[in-house]
Amino acid sequence: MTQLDIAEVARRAGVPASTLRYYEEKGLIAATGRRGLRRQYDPGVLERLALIAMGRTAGFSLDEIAHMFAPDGRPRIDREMLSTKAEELDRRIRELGVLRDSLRHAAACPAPSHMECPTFRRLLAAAAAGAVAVPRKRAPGPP
Amino acid sequence: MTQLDIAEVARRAGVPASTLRYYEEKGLIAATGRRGLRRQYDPGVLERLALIAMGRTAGFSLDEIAHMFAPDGRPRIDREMLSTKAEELDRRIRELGVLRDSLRHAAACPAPSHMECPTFRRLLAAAAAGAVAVPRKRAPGPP
DNA sequence: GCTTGACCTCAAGTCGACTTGAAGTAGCAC
DNA sequence: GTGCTACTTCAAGTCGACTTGAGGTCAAGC
Repeated sequence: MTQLDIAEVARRAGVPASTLRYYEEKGLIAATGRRGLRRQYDPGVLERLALIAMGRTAGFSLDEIAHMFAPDGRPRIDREMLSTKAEELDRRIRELGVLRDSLRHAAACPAPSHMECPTFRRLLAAAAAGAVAVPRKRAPGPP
Repeated sequence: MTQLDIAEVARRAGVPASTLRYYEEKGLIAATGRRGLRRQYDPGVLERLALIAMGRTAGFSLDEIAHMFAPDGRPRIDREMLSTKAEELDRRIRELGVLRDSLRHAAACPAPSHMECPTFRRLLAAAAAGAVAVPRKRAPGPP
């Protein structure tokens, strides 16, 4: 039997066991059985967790990700949705690129105050015009 | 008097009035006075809101942004912090770039199931290895 | 056979950035 | 002076993805 203990899965996937239980509750993963109380998993769960991590990074919610699995557990990913998400990502990437360049400029800018730098002011105008979207904070990483 | 009514500021900045009140509570902006009960703002608040929006997009929290203003209200932005954030953004951008390309590939991939596509599996392995970070959801945009 | 410690369940708490709701008020048009 | 309406305050609620805590259980090692 090649079953993995929850602790082993947690270790290998780099997530806390509480997260695995939470994912199970959400229907994202499933234990194949128990040894005593303890969940046992098929090694395939690691691939699935990777898929989940990827989806999260791409900006999908857990609920959306849950819909990407067919009832039999195989991925059922709508190609059109992927394209859409790819375009979204692309927009976001360009946005962040502009912002990064601006930050770099501001960091190097010799103007005594950032408000006196034309480049900075131009960026600000762009931001005011709604050229930039508002993302949220990152999840807390491992401590 | 060139004072702006809160509704006007909300309209021009593209944020709800409740957000302006919230920002005031957090010390991010300040009304210059009241007309009756209603807050009046100096037009400069728009620039400040743009700065806040920019900071949010760059991934700063409101508290962090609050520290970027000197007591006199002028921006006081640590250049080193800007560089640091620029590098962070850069990393994130590259990460998202890889992900975008992978999504595009997966969308175009002829394999019957994504799991049978070598490229997809390779990406998955990278994700599993922790090559990707987990971002959070976006703020709700304008409806 | 008894302890130990890692797991279990379930409810509740956390975090950040707002939003919502109830109850009140003031400027403006009439 | 009356009403309308858009504002006001303050407390509480929301959302997603988890985490935490209390109290319970069980396989394994001694």
